[in-house]
Amino acid sequence: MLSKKTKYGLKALTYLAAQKDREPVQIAEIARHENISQKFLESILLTLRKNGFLGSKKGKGGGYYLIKDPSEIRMTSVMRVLEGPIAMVPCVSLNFYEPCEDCPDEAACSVHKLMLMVRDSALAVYRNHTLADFV
Amino acid sequence: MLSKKTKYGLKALTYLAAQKDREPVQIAEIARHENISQKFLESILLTLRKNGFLGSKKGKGGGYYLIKDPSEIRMTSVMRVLEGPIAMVPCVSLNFYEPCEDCPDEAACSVHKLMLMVRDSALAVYRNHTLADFV
DNA sequence: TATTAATCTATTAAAACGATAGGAATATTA
DNA sequence: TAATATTCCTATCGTTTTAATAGATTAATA
Repeated sequence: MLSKKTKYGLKALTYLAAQKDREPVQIAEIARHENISQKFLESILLTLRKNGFLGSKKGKGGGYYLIKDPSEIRMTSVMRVLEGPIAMVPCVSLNFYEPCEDCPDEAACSVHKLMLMVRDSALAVYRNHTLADFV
Repeated sequence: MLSKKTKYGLKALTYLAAQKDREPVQIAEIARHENISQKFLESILLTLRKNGFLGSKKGKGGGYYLIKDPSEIRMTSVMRVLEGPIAMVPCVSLNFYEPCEDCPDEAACSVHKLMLMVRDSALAVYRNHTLADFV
């Protein structure tokens, strides 16, 4: 299952990408518009900022804004930051690889073989789409 | 993340599919061979039996055995039984569809659009592979 | 200085996960 | 028929993750 964190984060990014300009938008406005718990959204936007997707401004007239062009924001990076590894098992993960300690032979493991194909197919989707495709 | 239930279940199915004949194999043997907690594996094999993948026999010489040819067992059905919906959000699920109550317009929702593509790509992999591909 | 809005830290409630325990039911063998 | 082997069933438990909430702090603006 996709976590609500990812779901909300993606919706927020899309909302920001749909703005005419890159002026700050308040958390409250995004939360209201997208039916998201404001406090929860706060923490999500924070991690998006810390990972280089968003800029922020405090005080009156403050808020969050996209720091890059939507067409520069690949779904791969969005998913990795919000949801974590794209692979469903660590032994087929590109960015978070870990061997299974219970599995003597990766190449012979059915789980490994299947999940490798699934990872590749998901990766193809994420790589081929940016935020711009969803505004 | 793939659940251990699915991981173990798929390994067990593969182990059974690799048998020369379709004689019953004991839980203990599968557990030992695949490094799986026997008690946990018990419950997994039970659900696989209840869902028409396996047959079982009690008492001495008993165990579990495949009830169909490995080439007849699609990964779609294995995944749905063990892991649940293939879609990452209910609003793009074929077999477990549910609308999001927070989302006024599915067709306009970025999460919906992205996850629809991801589901299709995963589905393509699962549909095109059977247990026979992993023995 | 007052107000606004992001930032940070901590806590909590509920759900899911992975595993374990113990006995009941059933089939085989002697 | 008795003993043994094995699946079957139910219940429980501890841990982790998830989603959300609360409250105090910091920074920018007017």
